[in-house]
Amino acid sequence: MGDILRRNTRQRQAILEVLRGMTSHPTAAELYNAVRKRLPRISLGTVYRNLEVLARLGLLRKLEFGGTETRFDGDLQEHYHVRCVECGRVADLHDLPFDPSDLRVEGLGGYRILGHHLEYVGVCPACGTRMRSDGSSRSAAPGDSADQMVE
Amino acid sequence: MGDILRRNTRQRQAILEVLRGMTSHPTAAELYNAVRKRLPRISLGTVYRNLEVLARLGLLRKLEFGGTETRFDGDLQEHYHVRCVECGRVADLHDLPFDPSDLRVEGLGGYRILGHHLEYVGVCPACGTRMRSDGSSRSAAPGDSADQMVE
DNA sequence: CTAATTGCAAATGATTTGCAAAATT
DNA sequence: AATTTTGCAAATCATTTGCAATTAG
Repeated sequence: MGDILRRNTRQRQAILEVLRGMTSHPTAAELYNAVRKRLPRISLGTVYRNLEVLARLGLLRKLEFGGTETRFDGDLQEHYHVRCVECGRVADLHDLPFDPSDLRVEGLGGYRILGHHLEYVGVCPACGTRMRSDGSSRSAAPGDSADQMVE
Repeated sequence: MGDILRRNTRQRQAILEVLRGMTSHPTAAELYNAVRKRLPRISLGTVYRNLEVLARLGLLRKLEFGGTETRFDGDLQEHYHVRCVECGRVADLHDLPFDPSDLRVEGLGGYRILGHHLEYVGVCPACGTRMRSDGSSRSAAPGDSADQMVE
């Protein structure tokens, strides 16, 4: 909390680049293994720390839905996901019928749709009143290149 | 997996009843503390095991969204939620504007809406092909009373 | 030079599990 | 009587954190 400037480390760059090169919405561990091919001495802790920072900077997205592990997405465009209850894999849904109860999604990618989750995120009245003193906001410049890493 | 019959234990009944009496979408630990007032010797493990069973039977709903802890909901009616990013509390949204990008939800309960998560859940083509041999389906008779506990 | 960041290892925190005893059908 | 379920404790798993050494700016 209360973060100020960020530095452009090799590991941070690598993590973001590798994530962007993947379409699989990897978990932290999966990403760790992928990045390790480029930076063999990177630690899992560093991956976690950077994923957190990069998410705060808005340079990637955390997918904290079903399943136990958090998954990460380097695609910043607004889009939704389908998660397979069997294998846990997550796929993209770019063309979404906006009525979530409309299961026409059937067709999309051949998934057998079982249901959906829709959750709004916000600040409740009680918390909204309390002074906001931490950095719990989102948003960031998609004009990235991971250069101006300022929060 | 491969579950057959379920028994009606005092702890299972208590857990479901207590959950139904709460509107706060408790975590397993919170529910544990609440149930403990009625059954002081119940264990946290038992609470977890029963929450799992009851969810499988469709007698309650698991809310596995943001945040680290899974929350539980005894309300089986289709409805959505708002989660406060500050305190983690989850509130109900019964009257939902169906276009999730429509932030008119503003008003609802005085939340300051920051965004939303929408995820479809289903079975991917690959998994759909493989023979289905486990009990990974949902659905159940809302005509409950937790009597006919058969899977 | 200074503060942010890393690697490593140990610490957490939520959830799961093995097992013998207790309870349900 | 046969099985499921429980309580307890130990085990897992993902994620976090303390700290001294390293590195970016």
